[in-house]
Amino acid sequence: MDDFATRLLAWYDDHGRHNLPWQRDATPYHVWLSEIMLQQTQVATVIPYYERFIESFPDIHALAGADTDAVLHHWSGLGYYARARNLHRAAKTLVSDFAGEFPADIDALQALPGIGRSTAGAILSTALGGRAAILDGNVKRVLARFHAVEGWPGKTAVAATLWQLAEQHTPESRVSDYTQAIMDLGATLCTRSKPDCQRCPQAQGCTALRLERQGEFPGKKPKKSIPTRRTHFVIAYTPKGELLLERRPASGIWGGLWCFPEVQDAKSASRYCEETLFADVAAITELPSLRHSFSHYHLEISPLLLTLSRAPTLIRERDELRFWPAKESPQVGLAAPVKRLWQEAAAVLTNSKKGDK
DNA sequence: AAGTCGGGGGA
DNA sequence: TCCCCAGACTT
Repeated sequence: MDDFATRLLAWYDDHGRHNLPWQRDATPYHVWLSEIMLQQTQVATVIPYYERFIESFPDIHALAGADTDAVLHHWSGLGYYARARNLHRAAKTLVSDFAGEFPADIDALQALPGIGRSTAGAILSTALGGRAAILDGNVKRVLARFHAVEGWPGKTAVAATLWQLAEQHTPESRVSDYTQAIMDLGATLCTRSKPDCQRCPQAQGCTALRLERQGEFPGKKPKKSIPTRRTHFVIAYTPKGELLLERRPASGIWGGLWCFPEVQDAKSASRYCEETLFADVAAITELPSLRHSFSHYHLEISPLLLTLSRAPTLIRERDELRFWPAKESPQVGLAAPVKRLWQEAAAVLTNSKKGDK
């Protein structure tokens, strides 16, 4: 075991995080779920989602047998919904092909959807007693600073260097603790801004600290300007007090989630109701538009509340087009702005109903 | 190698 | 506003 791992483990025993929800009973299922939820997502954000998910799907059999809509419902607001779809697929595979047990093999783990090299390493080392390196955002930052690795980790060559260092430092014993420890170090001391080098167990050997260049590692991602796209949401309200949602295709943004139908402009919103729903529009209310930002573009959403004068009769009960009672948002996958709009629309409708009386 | 895929916290 | 977070997958 090298000095890096020795110092890290000593620090971890006293200062590491030992009470995260998925550490209390670190089964492969718990660790797997947490690792998927934690991809590109901060710990504090994940915790309530994790608790609710485990409560509804306590084990892999419950997850494998669940409806996709129920799984996506529990993921609503967390983002990167392909993670939930892949999680569900992997659960089905694990139950059908592996008797519900996780293979203690890095390649077999990586063959499951949603599990890449780092997540496979985390599951193997943390929950299955194996030895494998991980390389998440925390580890990249710690290693890039300690070894003064120049360049943005998104570059293949930089990532390869970091992976090699990660493998090199991973000890033969206490692998589980080491894996958790290096993530804890990155999350609590070796943070993105204002790292607490005074308390760091690796201060002695850290090259970035010696050069006083902590802020330069890891190298920054080259920034690109992102476009703004505009869309209108059709919020169709029936006399029965229902709102219409449309299931989005499995691929693309908000894949598999339910959303208000999208149209180009206000005129096509009425046409949509007449031609697709075979319904007459009694009133149109423009709700305040909202701006929703993704990593690669901004979306300007203009919501249009269309009150239908009679029930849309000719809609076949299509799987991808359904009405739901406006009272409470449905138990399916809803993107964050859709969930927000649902509540706003429901509030507007409640108030206007009161006003009528 | 570059693009796609969310949403929120922190500065 | 900007950056990035316990990344994986597609093109």
